[in-house]
Amino acid sequence: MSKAVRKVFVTLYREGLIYQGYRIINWCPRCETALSDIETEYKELEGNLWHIKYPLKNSNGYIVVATTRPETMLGDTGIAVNPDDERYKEITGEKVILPLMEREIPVFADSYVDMDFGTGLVKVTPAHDPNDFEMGKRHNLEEINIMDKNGYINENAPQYSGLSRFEAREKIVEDLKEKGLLEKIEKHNHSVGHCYRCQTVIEPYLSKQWFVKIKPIAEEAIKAVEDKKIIFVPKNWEKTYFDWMYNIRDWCISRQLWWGHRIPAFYCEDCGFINVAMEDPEKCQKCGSAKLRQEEDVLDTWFSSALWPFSTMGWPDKTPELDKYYPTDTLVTGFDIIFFWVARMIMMGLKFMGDVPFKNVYIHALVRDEQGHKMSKSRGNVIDPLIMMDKYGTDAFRFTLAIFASQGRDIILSEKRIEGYRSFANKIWNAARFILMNLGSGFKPRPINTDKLERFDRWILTRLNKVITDVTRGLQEYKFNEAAHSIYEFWWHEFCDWYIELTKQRLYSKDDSSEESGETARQVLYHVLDRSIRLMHPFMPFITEEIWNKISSEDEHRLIVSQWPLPENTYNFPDDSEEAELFKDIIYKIRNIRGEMNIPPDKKGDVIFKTANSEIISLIKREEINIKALAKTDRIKIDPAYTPGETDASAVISDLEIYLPLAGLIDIEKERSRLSKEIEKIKAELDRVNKKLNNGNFTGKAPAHIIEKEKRKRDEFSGILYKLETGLKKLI
RNA sequence: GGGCGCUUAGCUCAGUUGGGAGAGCAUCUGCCUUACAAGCAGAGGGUCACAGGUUCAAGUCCUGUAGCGCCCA
Repeated sequence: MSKAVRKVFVTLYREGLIYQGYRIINWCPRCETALSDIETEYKELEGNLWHIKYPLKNSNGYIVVATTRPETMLGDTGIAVNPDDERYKEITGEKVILPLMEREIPVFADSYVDMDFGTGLVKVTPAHDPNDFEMGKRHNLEEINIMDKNGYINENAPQYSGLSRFEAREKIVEDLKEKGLLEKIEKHNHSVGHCYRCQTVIEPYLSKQWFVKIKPIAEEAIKAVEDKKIIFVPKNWEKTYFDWMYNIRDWCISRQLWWGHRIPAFYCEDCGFINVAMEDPEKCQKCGSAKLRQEEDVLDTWFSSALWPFSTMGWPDKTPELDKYYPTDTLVTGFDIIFFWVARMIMMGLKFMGDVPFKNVYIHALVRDEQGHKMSKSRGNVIDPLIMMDKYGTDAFRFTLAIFASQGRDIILSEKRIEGYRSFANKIWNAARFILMNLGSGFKPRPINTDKLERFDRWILTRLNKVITDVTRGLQEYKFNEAAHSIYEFWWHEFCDWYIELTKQRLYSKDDSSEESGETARQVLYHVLDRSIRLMHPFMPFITEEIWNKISSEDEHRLIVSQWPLPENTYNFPDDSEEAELFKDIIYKIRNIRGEMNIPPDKKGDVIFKTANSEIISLIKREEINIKALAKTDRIKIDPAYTPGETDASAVISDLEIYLPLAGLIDIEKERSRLSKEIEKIKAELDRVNKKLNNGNFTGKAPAHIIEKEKRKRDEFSGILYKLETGLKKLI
C-alpha cells in the first residue's frame, strides 16, 4: 500500500499534476487540519447582515458595507464594487479608512460583485475568503492573516488578539456601535461550512498545501462513463457524477493530522529544492546538500483509498491477483460516496491501470430514519442493524432491506415491515417442516416423470419456472425488490396456500390406488422446495442453508455454492394454468359466501353447480375431492337444470352458477345485500366497458386486440349481471 | 441560487412498454381445520398532491403550482 501511494504521488508530481500552493483552503480549527472541498458540509444557518460604515478618506462622507462576518474586517485590504454600478462610480478609485484598524484601503471595481446583494459594496479580505482571495490576486491586494490555526485573532490585530473568532465578532460589533459606525443589523440566512468529522465551523484559511491538478485526470473519467465503459445503476446517478466531474476543482490532499501517509517530499535546507522520489533521498538532487527535511503533512486518506481497486491486488507489482481482479464487475455503494471514492477510484484506475476499475456501479438506497433524515451518529438517529437482527432475525432484516430496495428511492425503515417478513421466515420454516415430514424416511429424489403429473403439479411447476425467470432477472437488473416480492408471492400465496393444501388429499390417502399419486406429489414438493430455497438463499441465507442441510445428503456441498436454478422447458404447461385459475375462482366464491354468512368450518354443506359447459363439468368432476376439502363441503352436485330454492345463497362465474342451500343458516337480508353489492360492482365494470365500446373514437383508433378484450368483457359481465339479478329477484 | 427525487389505502411502500388501482402492517368478522395463531378463511378501505395539456385511453407522457427530502454552490 505504501509503495503504491508513493508511486502515485511521485508519478503525479513529476507530471506536474501534484503541486504545492499558497491558497485559501477549508480549515478546521479544532482538528487543526486542512480539508478538501467535499469534506466540508454546508448548512443553512440563521445569521445577520451587519451594515458597517467605512469613512471616506478625502471627504466627510462614508460608504456602507454589508457583511455576514464582521470579524474578518480586521483583515480587509480593499472594497469592491461592480463596474456597472452607477451608485458608486464616483468613489471608485478613492480610499476609505478601515474602521478599528484605521488602515487606508482602496475602493476598486470588479465584476465579481453582485450589485443586488447588501449595499452593492463588498469588503475584501483576501486571507479569509476564497472569492476575496481571487479578487486580491487580480488587484494586487495585501493578504493579511488575522487568525492563528485555532481560530483565535493573532498579532495582526493587536487590540483583539487572543479572542476567538466568535468573541471577536461580538467585541467588534460593540466597538462599531460605540463609534456610531454600525448602521443597522438585518436578519440573514446563509450557508456555513462545517467540518464533516467534528462539525466545527470551517474557517477559510490561507496556507501552503498540496493539491492535485485534477481536470486532466477527470476528463478521462468522464469519457469512460459517457462511453458506457462504466454503467451507473440506477442511471440517474450519472448526472450527479457528471455534474461534479465537469465542475471539479483541484483537490487539496495535504492534511495536518497524525495519521495518514506522510507526504514523500523532502525540502533542502540549503537551496530550498523539493526532492520527490521513490526512495528517501540522502542528499539534495540539486545542490547535493544532506540537510533534508521531510514534509510534515500527511495525505488525505481518500488519496490512498482511491487506489484501492489495484493497490489491494499488489500494484505496483504485477501480480496474478491484479491480473484476475482488475477490472472487477460491480461496485456496490451509497450515493454519498460517489465523489469521495467512486469518482476517484475511476480517475486513478484509468490513470495508473489504463482501464476502468469496475464495469457497474450499483448505488443502493440509503436507509433513513422515520423522518426521512440521513442517519448519523451526531444526530443520534441511527437504527442499529444488530438490534434489528437480534429482534427479528438476520434473514427477516435482510429480506426487508431487499424488498424495500426499489431503484432511485431511499428506504425509510419501518419496523412493522421487518416484523411482517419475520413471519415469512416462519412460514418458510413451517412449510419446509411439512414437506420433510411427509417425504418420509425412505424418500429419494428422482427425476420427475412428466407423464405421471397431475393438474396442480403441472400448474405449480409452470409457476415455478416463471418465478425462477423473474427472480433471476430481478437480481441481474439490480431490481432486488422485484426479485424478493416475486419469490414471496410464489412461496406463500401459491405454493403454501394452494399447492400444499392440494397435496394433502394425495399424501394422507391410505388407499393403495393413490400411492403413485402421493409419490408424484412428494417428488414435486421436494423439487419446488429445492428450487425455492436456492432462489431465496440470497435474501435469507441462514434459514435456507439450514433447510438445505436437512434435504441434501451429508457429503453434498453447501447451498451457497450450489447451482442457481434455471427454468426447465419440460415443466411448462400453460393450459393447466387456466384451469387452475378457474378452480381457484370456484373455491373463492364458495368461501366468500361461507365467510360472509359466518358459517363455521365444521358446518359443512352441499354445493350445486349449475352449468352446461362440458369443460367446467369435467373439471369439477375430476377435482371433487379438492373442492370438498378446500371449500369445506360435504356433497357436491352438478345439475344443468337446477332450480334454486329460496334459501340458497348463490354466486356466478362466467358460464357457471354456484348454489349453497343454507336452510337454517342463511340470513336472507345479508344475502340480499351481498348480491346487491356484487351487482353494483359488475354494473360499474359493465358501464365502463360499454362506454368505451360505444365511443366511435375508441373502436376506430384503439388496437384490435384491446377492442376484442373489451368485447369479451362485455359479454362476460352482462351474462353474470343477468344471472345475479335473477338470483336476487328469487330471494324473497 | 443550480440539480436530483418524492407526493398512490390509516401507516410503510410496489406499480416494467400508456389499455380493468396492488402488497405488508393496522382495522372488522369467523376459526386452536392433524406444517404454521408469527397461522387459516372472509371483508372493508384510494378524487393515485393540485391545475392544465397530449391521447380513443393517463397513477404512467408533457407543462405549471404547492409541500417534503437530498445533493451542490
